[in-house]
Amino acid sequence: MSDRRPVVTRFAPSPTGFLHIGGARTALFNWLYARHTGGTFLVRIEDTDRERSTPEAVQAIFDGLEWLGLTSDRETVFQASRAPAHVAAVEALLAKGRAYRCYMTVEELNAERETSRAEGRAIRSLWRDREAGAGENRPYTVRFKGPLTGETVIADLIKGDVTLQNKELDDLVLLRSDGSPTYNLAVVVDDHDMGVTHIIRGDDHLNNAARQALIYEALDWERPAFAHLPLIHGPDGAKLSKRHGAQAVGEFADMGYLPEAMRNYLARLGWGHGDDEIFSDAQAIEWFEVSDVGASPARLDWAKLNHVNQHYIRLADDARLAALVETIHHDRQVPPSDAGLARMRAAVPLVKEGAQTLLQLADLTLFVMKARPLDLDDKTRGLLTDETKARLVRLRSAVSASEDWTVAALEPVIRAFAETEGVGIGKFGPALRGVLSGGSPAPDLASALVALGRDEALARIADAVGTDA
RNA sequence: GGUCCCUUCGUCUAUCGGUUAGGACACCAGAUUUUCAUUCUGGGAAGAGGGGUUCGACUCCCCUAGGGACUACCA
Repeated sequence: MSDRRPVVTRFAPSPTGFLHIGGARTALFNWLYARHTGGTFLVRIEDTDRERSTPEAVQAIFDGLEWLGLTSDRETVFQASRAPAHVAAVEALLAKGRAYRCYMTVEELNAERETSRAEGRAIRSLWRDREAGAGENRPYTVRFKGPLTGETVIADLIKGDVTLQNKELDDLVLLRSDGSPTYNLAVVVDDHDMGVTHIIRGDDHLNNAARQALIYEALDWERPAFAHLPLIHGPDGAKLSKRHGAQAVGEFADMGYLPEAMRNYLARLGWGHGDDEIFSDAQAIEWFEVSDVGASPARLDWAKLNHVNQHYIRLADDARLAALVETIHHDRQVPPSDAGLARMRAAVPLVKEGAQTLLQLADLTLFVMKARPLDLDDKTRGLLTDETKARLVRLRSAVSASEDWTVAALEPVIRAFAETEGVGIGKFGPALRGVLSGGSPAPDLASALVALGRDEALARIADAVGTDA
């Protein structure tokens, strides 16, 4: 590996499903490292398995990456399209005597698999040292001719030196009997051709790294640096799966998480910079070092994700939040109206501090979206005794007298009113809130009044107490 | 079965041989409070177990246990 070449990292998912949250973190770390070093971040779609790869999955991965803001610096490479380069590499290996044709049948292979496993050794092909006879025209695969002795050590940036005995490594198939290249060959050729200097990928490839290192060596290619990330587990420590709530980044988007919050949270999972918990992309880029990534698997913690998301919602631009919330209301089929939407936009800054997700922000703005006359909930109806109604009438005129319709102006008016009435705010506050919101969540009284706007607020009170303006 | 990886509060982590083992989230208690929330204050909470090395180990080594990955003509 060289420290001289400009850094090139890559995220190489196989398009057999959505973009997994673990994959998203892998992409993030690749991206952070590329940015940190002023290098290049690439994306490659590993679609050599034509059976399982789908265009929908490719699109889902692109969508996920785009949402996260982690897009390739150059055009995306599709592995399947590079088959000629893969085959050429195999021919070179064949010519060098570092690969051979294997005519074993599936039955023979299965038998060998069983005996080799029983004997505790790697699977071997009997064609390894046998020349194919002239009459041999049965289908064959091309296998890598790996060394039988010695060891291969991977200087992993995260795990440290990992040593594998060569005899444990089987002669992997390079070319299938239909002539198509396999993954382990394709990655090596592609990473080499794309100039990848740092392979940062999931833990599950750690064992493959040794096999791949051997191929680099056989081809006389410079080996890139390896860094194997531990996988993300569910809150219970088991492999992340459907029952943990979500796996796909699209689901996180649907649940109302902001991409910048996801980046911050994901970066913090397995990596840290001292006591810093909340940091900007610029800071993450400045601080990120692959070698600082932890070696042990981390669990997804919803509570912390929520906390981080809440922080970023507070920071987020109100217009952007309002647009996001508008689509949520739309998806929930909340009846839209220009006036309601306008109130919602105005309400966002007033209520956003209490929201951990955009879904919650939608909940918190629902009350302003309602149309008059409101359907009051049972609790509110119960509060509306004649006495309370009369008090609300007086309160209504008190607030309507306020010159400014702002939280700062209305707050003291409400307090003064309670004092004038000789009661605590608790005597009419809940009723007022109910009248204004119809029972939906609402912020403090002054904020609720402001969020609704003068006319709407006064009208809602009038509706409930049966008084005209 | 074999090979490889991992192991600090409930969770994410700091510590890079000498600390009262720090922070964040969560939790508990109290204060504020018109609901929920917010905010503020305080609190409990950890080095898997066992051996070494060392004047001294969370930190280095070994063993055990527990997790995980790989062991495909999948990626």
